[in-house]
Amino acid sequence: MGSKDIHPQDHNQDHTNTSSHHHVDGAGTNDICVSMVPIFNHLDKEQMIEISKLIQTVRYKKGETVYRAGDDSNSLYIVREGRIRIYRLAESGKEQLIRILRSGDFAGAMALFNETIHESYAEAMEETYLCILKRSDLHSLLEKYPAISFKILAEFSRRLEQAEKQTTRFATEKVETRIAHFLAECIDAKSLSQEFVLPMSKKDLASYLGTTPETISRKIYELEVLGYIKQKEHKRIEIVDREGLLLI
Amino acid sequence: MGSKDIHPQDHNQDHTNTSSHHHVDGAGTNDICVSMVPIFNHLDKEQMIEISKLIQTVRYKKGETVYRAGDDSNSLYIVREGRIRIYRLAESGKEQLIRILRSGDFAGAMALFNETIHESYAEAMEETYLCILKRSDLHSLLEKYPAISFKILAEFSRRLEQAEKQTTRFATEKVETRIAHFLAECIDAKSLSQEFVLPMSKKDLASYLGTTPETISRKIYELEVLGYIKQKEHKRIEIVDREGLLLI
DNA sequence: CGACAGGTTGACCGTTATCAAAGATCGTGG
DNA sequence: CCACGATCTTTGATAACGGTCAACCTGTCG
Repeated sequence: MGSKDIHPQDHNQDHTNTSSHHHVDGAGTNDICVSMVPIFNHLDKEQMIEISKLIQTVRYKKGETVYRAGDDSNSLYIVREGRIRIYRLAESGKEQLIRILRSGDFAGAMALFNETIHESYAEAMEETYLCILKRSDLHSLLEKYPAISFKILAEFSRRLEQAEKQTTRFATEKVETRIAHFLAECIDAKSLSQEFVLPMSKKDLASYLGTTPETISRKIYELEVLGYIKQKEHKRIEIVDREGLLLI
Repeated sequence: MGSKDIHPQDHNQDHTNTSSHHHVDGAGTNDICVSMVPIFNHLDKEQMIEISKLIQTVRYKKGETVYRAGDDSNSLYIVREGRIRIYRLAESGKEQLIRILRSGDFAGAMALFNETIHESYAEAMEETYLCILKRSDLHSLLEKYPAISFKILAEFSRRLEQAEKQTTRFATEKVETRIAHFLAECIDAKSLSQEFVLPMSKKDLASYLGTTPETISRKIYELEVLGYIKQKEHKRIEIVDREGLLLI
């Protein structure tokens, strides 16, 4: 398996010595990364250090591919710093943005447990540092510390709920509604300020919401005209009437 | 709705003494059920019997609700016999069919690991026998036999891939394509025969594919005119040109 | 036998994708 | 640090896709 050796399209297979990937450091600071990750944060200091010794941190430059559909899955990737775009290509060739990973998020686990290949693409959106844990090491950890399995189960459950909810939205709501809800949910927690910066380009947002950049542009303009939001400079948006947005 | 009686809020908490649920039997035949379930099928005979003692089998009549959105999640439901519709309601009130459970499938696990409420509805499509495993018992089992966690992780991974794929289809493909692919995939494995019976009503299919019964009807007719398929009596469909369908 | 849910068909129109072109912004290399 | 090209964004015109409403048909079940 391993994207290690032979590969027809052999991008980034060996993370340790491709010119563009300089291996960042040993276990020295990896425990910082480990402690950030929800699936490990119940462990004690000793255990975290143990885990951090199994981890390699690798730097990806903006635009670099971490893995792509068809690659064998052999590692768990945890974001220490930076952002990773996870997207899929439909049969039709159209791309759909699935999720954006930030510090503490992980990817690559799905294919790991099924011993199968990736079905999505992962690409660095900016300079990003990934903590990489090999499949075999992860399996040993799970056997040694079963509580980690519970954490991953919880995370998978969360994502599954999320994915089903997303599917239902695509299936039953129109584009305008999806956009309105997306915007409203951008200020959910930190509701102090009614302003926020779009977490991605409008092109990506279109891909995420299953529509086109043109429609995003038009609908956001409409929402502004209707008084629900206000567009400021550089992707800043002020939510004027959150309740209203949620009723669309 | 629950064809049950009282229940303003407290439906199906106690499966053993609601009038409409007659509790089927003790551990006697539950091991049959246990052995059917992929997440348990690596265990040995002894262990299966142990598990089957924790299980209660409950009978649901056609149309009965097993759980609904908002209910606390406190059990894992495994289908021994029959079919269960899992669906969601969008904010707009529209219903979307998520999945149909058959013998050996399970539901209710997602909310279990997050200690949260259900977000979907489960309803018997016909007379159905469910094996019910309480949350606390499941947790004990997972601690005692960590390998079960791996099985569930694998199952969750599979579903997550599936859910993301589904989302991508909704986001990027048009209704006609979704229908064509759905039909083509109905004969994937058992490809000996080119004929199959639709696994659900066209109304449900519409809900599953995020469209309306009218559109389903029209598009299937179009596919027939174009020579890709042939409709026979009572939901039987013959695939004439599977390759062609997949290219739509 | 009648009632009711599911299925089909037709007419209509709203939403959103598409194509095109111009304007804004970003990143890069000189 | 500026200038250039590439990419993102906006705007307009157009049309297709598919949802909705209404009527009718069909089969099923009590």
